[in-house]
Amino acid sequence: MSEVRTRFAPSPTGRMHVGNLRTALYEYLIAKHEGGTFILRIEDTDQERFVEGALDIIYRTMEGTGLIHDEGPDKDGGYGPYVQSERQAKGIYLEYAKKLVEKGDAYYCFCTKERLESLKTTVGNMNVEEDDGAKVITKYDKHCLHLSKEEVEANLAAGLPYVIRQNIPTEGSTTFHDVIYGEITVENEELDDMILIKSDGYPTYNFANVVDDHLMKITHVVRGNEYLSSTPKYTRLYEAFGWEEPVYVHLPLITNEEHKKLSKRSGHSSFEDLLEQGFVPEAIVNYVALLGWSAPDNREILSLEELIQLFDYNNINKSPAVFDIVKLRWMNGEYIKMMEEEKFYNLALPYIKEVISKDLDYRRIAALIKTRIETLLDIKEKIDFFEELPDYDIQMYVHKKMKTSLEGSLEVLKDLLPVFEALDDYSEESIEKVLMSYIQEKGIKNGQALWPVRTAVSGKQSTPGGAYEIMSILGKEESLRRIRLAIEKLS
RNA sequence: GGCUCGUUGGUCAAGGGGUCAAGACGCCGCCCUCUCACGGCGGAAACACGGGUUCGAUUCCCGUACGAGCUGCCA
Repeated sequence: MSEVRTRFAPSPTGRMHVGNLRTALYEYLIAKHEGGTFILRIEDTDQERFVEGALDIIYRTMEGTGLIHDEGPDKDGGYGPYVQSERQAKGIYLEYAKKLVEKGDAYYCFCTKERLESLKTTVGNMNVEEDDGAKVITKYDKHCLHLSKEEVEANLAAGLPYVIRQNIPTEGSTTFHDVIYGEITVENEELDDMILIKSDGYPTYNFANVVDDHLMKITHVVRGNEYLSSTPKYTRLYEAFGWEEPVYVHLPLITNEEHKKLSKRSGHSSFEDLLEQGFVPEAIVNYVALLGWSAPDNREILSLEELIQLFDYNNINKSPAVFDIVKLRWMNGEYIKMMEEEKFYNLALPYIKEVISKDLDYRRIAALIKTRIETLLDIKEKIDFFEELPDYDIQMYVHKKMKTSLEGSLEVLKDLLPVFEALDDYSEESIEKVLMSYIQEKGIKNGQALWPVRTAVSGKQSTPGGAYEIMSILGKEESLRRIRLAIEKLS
């Protein structure tokens, strides 16, 4: 069996859509599972959609996710160039299109936009305003197929703009095989004579894809399910060239909560969106891997290495998957919990500094929140009380389960104030010792003392860490200030 | 409209002629506990519908419904 070669072929048009990311992931996994080669190819044949800086986004995303390519624009593996505009400049696509023209499987077309427009027919109910009503359908009528060789030559010599179209038979049918969806047959009559070479000389995606995949010896073509219906055209192209078709792996769509194709509107449709929302790359990759595939042993938290080992494209699901941000949040939380202290500290630091300007022990704060957040953006609201004591309601001191009351709380704080004033060692252990001996002495429940103290120093119903941790981080001066303030409020 | 694909709890998702139809997220409850988390235990919750085939269909076949994708000189 020959070496497995897969390629990820994004267009540099902006952020990396999670659908594309999953495609890249699966391509990577398929190659790596077999010890094959993973290639990055840039499909920039649409000059109008090209976005400045998009190429950088692609490189950054690949690196950030760990999907490292073996060949690409920056890593020549002998099949370059890996950028389609560069390949176009070398005349590769036109050369192959001409081969097809010679064989009669493609032809020059000089039809104007106006003529094409006149071909459009409207189907359905014109009175229906919504989009499910009138639909414009166009099927090219092969008008230019019937131009004589001389007419074509004359038009070309005259410099008339032209495209090259695929010549699809009007009869018969075309069948291809997909690993996931099985055998699919389409009547040729349904297939349009798609454009291979555009009037600006660039190839269309469809054509460039077939040519490059063949030239780069791609063995497995992995792509979104939205290409399923155009695949028969590819098959005809391969057939016309006499090339062997790759293995097709069409992936189920990733949708939003409304079961529609995930779009920018959702707010979390791209890898970069997710990073901005405080997700970590490992979690994103892991989650996305599970959209359409599951491990045989049912495990869900899987590293890239484990994915490589376990991934089998034969187990990919057919049905579309909803992108569930809630589950991603959970998984992200799992990754944060697993993370080494130092790594998490470095990730969290910028978020901590965003809310805390005081000179506090950021490391201890980071340690406190590590098990309590799902995304890095959760940090802010968890720790804001360190910076500034919120203006809280004294009813917070009344807690049924803790058996605390306003009076009781006041008493506890009044008792404890001089003790804390006298205390110099504000380590957690020291504070704990002081509090526990007070509790013992008074013969009350832990909560009856700890709840008021924690409330006094935090001003919040819930906090990461308890009274000891918070006081210790806050330090003597600030802790005392907050306790005195509490006494004032309660008196 | 036409073509193509899909349909197991709210979501992801195993299973694939005979199962009490896994597991995960979320939700609810309990335990742990100075709060919140973490962790532990438990619970509610699904085979779209109608016909076949069969001793027996969630599983196979055909329809229907619903959903989605495509129908660009976009990819």
